[in-house]
Amino acid sequence: MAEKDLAEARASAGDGSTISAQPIVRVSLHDELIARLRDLIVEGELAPGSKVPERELCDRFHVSRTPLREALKVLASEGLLILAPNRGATVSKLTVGDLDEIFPVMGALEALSGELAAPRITDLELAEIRVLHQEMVRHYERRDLKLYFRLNQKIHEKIMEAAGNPTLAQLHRGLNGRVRRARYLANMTPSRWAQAVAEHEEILHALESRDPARLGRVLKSHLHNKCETVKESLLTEDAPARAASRGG
Amino acid sequence: MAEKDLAEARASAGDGSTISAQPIVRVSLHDELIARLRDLIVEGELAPGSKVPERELCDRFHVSRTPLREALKVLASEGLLILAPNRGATVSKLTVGDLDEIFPVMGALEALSGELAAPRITDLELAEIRVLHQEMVRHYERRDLKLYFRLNQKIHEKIMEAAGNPTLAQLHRGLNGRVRRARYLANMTPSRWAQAVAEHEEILHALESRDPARLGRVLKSHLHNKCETVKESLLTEDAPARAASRGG
DNA sequence: TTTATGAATTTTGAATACAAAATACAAAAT
DNA sequence: ATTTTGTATTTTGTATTCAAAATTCATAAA
Repeated sequence: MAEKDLAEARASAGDGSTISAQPIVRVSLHDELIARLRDLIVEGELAPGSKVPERELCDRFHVSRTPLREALKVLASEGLLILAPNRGATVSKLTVGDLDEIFPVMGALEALSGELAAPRITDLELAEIRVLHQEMVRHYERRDLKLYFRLNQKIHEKIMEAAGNPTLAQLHRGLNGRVRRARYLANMTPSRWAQAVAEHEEILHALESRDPARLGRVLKSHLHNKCETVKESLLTEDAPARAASRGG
Repeated sequence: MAEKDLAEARASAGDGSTISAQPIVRVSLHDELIARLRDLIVEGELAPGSKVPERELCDRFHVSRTPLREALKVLASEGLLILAPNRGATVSKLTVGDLDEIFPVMGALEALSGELAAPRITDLELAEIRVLHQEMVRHYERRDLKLYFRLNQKIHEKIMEAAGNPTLAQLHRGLNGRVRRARYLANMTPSRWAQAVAEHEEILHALESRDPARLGRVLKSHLHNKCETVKESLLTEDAPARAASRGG
């Protein structure tokens, strides 16, 4: 997927397969590049702490340095990269300190998403989340971390969507991008995992009761616990090879 | 200030006046450019809705298009500019809807800053804020909006600083940058202004009591009120000329 | 008079070029 | 053998160039 040519993406930007009155969606080269690079970082192909190989990426995406560097600047402003003057970009790696910074902020943002979503959410949206939740629980019962994680993220996205605040969603996405990998790599102990699932039940109940304060509170404490899990995992991880091997 | 040459800034980046073991601070051209452009936008020299004159800015800053465009990309990712493919950048203008999006998020962030700052703030920091507060009140008594506004912002910055969470501060700064101009232009009615000052008294008390929940609550409602003020002002403003004339 | 049409100009996006800085590496000195 | 020094190579930052798209403006048609 990631090794597909960007030039193609540019060419097929206006998807001619459907004739409609919808405004033509033109994906600019930048946005596409930024998204691609972000994926590379989140998925760990560009490892935390490693230098970003400018030339290599230019070759890979068949793009010159100019647009690539523009993308790097943007990703740096998001905190995903560190730009050292005259010595290029490196993928920023998360310390425990970073987690202690980021998670409380995400907690505040998610709490707000809950407060906004609770009174606004439609029955349809709620039903969708219920389905996602049940599916997630099934993955939990099979101990399929990867699928569990995916559904988990989807549920939080749905709540965020129901909040109807794109600015909020964007900031949350930005922070989530920074911790996502660490989150995924965090090895949940059985009790932690069970707790997380229980919290998700609680989130669902709070949504169903459409109680803003309650939903906000639950989401915040859910994230707080997640933070603890990730931190523990990061601290224990003297053997990063083990965790990295899971990253496929 | 803004018309100073960027080349100078670059040349004097390494301040040789003090001999110390501190790492040499090198202000990269980009960061400088981004900051400069941001100022231009916030200060209204680049008016909301207007096109960004690329060539002109290149001349002004004695910089080629490449670094300028990199800066534009970053500012666009912050929401200060809108990039339309093949037709350049325009300064994004705030709608009432935008305010309704941004202020609640800022409220959540400021509330968090209060919760974090309350238990952490040192006596020194508190004393500094007290001084700023008193100065602000004096400006209020003289009805000097400009200086009042400046001190007001400074107080909130100080609280944010005391929170000790750079990530939080950065997000807040980003949003604040987007609404700052509208905030400044908002014409405070006498009663609104009095209310704002009263709220600031309350903020100071909450800080002194070092009560996280209380401080968070107060900051949030303070911002909520501010949002209402700005919205009213934006709605009333069918004659934008009047407001613009104040922008000096 | 107003509305199309089409060339000239400007603006934009991206590639290339080039100078400055950093890095790597080999040779010399301790 | 280890450190230092000087040079070659690579990388980085910025300017310039070039093609494509958009805009402007003048002309012609309704």
